[in-house]
Amino acid sequence: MTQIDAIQEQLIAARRSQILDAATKVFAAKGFHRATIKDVAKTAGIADGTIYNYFKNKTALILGLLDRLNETEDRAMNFEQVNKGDLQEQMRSYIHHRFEKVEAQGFDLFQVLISELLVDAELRELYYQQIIKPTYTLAETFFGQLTAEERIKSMDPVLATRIISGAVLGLILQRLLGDADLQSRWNELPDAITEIILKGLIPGGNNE
Amino acid sequence: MTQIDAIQEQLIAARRSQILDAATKVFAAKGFHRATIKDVAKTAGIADGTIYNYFKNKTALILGLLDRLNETEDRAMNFEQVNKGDLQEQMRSYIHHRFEKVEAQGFDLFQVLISELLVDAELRELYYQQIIKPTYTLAETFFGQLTAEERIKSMDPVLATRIISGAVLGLILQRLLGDADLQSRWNELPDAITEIILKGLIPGGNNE
Amino acid sequence: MTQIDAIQEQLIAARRSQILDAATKVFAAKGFHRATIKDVAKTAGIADGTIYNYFKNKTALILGLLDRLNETEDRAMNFEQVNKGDLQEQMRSYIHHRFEKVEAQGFDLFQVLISELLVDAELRELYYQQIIKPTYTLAETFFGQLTAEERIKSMDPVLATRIISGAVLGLILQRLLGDADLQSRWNELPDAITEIILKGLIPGGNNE
Amino acid sequence: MTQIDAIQEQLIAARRSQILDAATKVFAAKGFHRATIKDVAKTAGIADGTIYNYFKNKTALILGLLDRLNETEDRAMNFEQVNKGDLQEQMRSYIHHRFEKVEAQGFDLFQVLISELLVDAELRELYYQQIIKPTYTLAETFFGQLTAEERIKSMDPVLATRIISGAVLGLILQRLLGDADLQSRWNELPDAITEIILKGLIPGGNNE
DNA sequence: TATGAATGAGCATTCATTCAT
DNA sequence: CATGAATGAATGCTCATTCAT
Repeated sequence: MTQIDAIQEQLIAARRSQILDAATKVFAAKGFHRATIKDVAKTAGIADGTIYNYFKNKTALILGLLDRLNETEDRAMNFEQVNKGDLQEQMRSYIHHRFEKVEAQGFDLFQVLISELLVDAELRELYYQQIIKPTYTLAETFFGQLTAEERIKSMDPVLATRIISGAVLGLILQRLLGDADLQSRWNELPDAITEIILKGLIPGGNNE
Repeated sequence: MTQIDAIQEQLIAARRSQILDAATKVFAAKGFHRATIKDVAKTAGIADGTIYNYFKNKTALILGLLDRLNETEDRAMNFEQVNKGDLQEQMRSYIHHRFEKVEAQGFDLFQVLISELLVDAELRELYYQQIIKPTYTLAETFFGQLTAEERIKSMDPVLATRIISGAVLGLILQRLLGDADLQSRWNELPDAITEIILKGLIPGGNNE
Repeated sequence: MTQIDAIQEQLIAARRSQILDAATKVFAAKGFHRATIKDVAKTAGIADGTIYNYFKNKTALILGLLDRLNETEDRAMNFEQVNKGDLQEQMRSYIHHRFEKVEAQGFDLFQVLISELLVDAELRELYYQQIIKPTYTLAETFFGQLTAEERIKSMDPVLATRIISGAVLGLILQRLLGDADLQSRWNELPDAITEIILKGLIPGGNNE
Repeated sequence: MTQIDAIQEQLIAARRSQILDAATKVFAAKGFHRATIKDVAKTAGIADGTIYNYFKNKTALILGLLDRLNETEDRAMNFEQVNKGDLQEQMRSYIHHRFEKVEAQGFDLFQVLISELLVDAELRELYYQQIIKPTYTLAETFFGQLTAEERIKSMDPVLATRIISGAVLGLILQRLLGDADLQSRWNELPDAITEIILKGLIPGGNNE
């Protein structure tokens, strides 16, 4: 029984995943509202009705995407290791990590999610509580600690968090909005951002 | 004749504006696709059909919003005055300027536009050509010049432009996604960003 | 007063005529239902609303067309002169007369009217009472008389009337349905029909 | 597989037929444009949306009617047997055949089609190419042959075809326009037409 | 479970008609 | 009278959802 149940569960998970993959692709291409369930079903290679065996309704597909994002989100980021290693290396690794995360999930996913989040207050709240808030809290602690140890300038950790997250987010958004340069030179960005954030644009003291 | 025509034109412009205001409000609240023409009409205090006397179809409302944004967009930004005045002041003023622009247009507008841009390739292209590209070109020239004069560190102007625009954009996006702290402390941001961008987080040489 | 009234009436009649001309043109091109009042107004060179000063509603335009047809319809056709002249000449002249009538009114008009008559029972009834019935009655008398005088074969005048009218009507319809040959050789038809109707296709006795 | 596919196909054909039947009825009663999809659906006993599973749009219903007409149209008409049998018998049989065809299809169908053909140039062209032209070509050959063999008077086959087809068509049209006599005495017509066409109205030589 | 035909609520859009100017 | 902007009822069509097979 448990055997069979386990297999069952895996089958269900696989089917859900198959559907969500199709949904991501289709939603990114046409937008959530322009995309039809038929589109998703066709892309997933199944019948329309089958989707409703795995998701309550069309909106639940977006929630499903959010859930998947939530599952793979590792909040670890080893902020604990803050003391070890040098700051620049840590920051670079953090930014790298953020970028990789996004790339691993696929830009498509963010395109879909951000578009819908901007427009659906309920979803936005969910996203905020599940994804953004925990990340922020962690990051604020991190910056707070750095400030306390005077390893970075005295700065409000709340604002610092927003500004740094925002820098990453802003680049993603610009890329999603079609910037060709960002697409072709995406790999150069983590280092460039780290450099600016840590040392600023003004030449002088902070050079290595 | 010209008298009457002029008045006519003003009436038409006023009506269009009235409709676009309503559209912005409604689209921001429910999203472009969930919002109905009836919603917009009701909010504007007119009949459904009247909207079609001023806009070809629902999509044209979004284009109308884009046009309005385009009209009010001042690309001047006095990059020409780059030589005069001190760099920090200029950067602060630039960032301020960007923020004010957004606030003047209303966050609603960006919420609607970004959401739809992410999902409508055609609109995206239009936006890119009309708004983003000219802005980028100007900014790239600006940063190129600063670099040449060694007033800022040697940095690729293309990436610098994206990173700085991205920082602003990322904050707007986080605010649109519901961040309460950003809403309440919005005024502190221009200075904070300027500080980080110019001098970096690491304490030391770049202090005033 | 009477002077002015008379002028008024003429102006009104002229305007009505102008509108009906436009209506005929537009209805023939796009069909009654696909054509809009705006189309008609534009073609007539007036404003939409003006039409409603002369016609109660869109349907009244069709009735107006019918009325005009009715006014110009001369039922005379001098069936009374039946005795004088030779039969063949009379028949040829009758057919000619029918053809000319249609041409004078314009094929457009019939295109519009027939299309709408087929589909609007009320209009059909009106048309039948006002135009068809009187014509039939006259023709039936005519054929009855000819039969009584044994100038034509013994034949039911009701059927004879339908068959001969039908021959003309059928040709008009085929032409309206786009037959290029009928358009280019329209002038040959009256004689050809007369020949067949009077003498038949079989060679022999009825030759001149 | 083929089994199931065949059944599927039959179900689809049946549904299409059911819808077209309803459409014919409704269109004939109210006219194509005044009739709504809801009307057709209700008459067919199905939901509005179902119609769109079988026809692309409302216009496609008319095309569907045309197709059905085209399928059942037998162009055979045994013109080949022209040599055998006597002319009068053949002509009578031809006319009969035409009449039966129309009756089998139902007058409703022609009412709808003719009305819309008169007003839709595209449809008219389609109808001309698919139905009228082939029929004409055949008939012209037929009359050409008869003329060559001197079994009928020397006459242009193109005109002869139009006149004879027109006679039939004209009667149908008059009937559709509400002529009560034609409705009650429809059966007498084939013989009456044949008589006139072959022998003419003038008494004398061509009698049997 | 999977299917996909059927459903019908919902919406963008059109256009005849009205009426203030 | 002429105008044409405003109106809103009417309708074609879409598509999320259901359910019999």
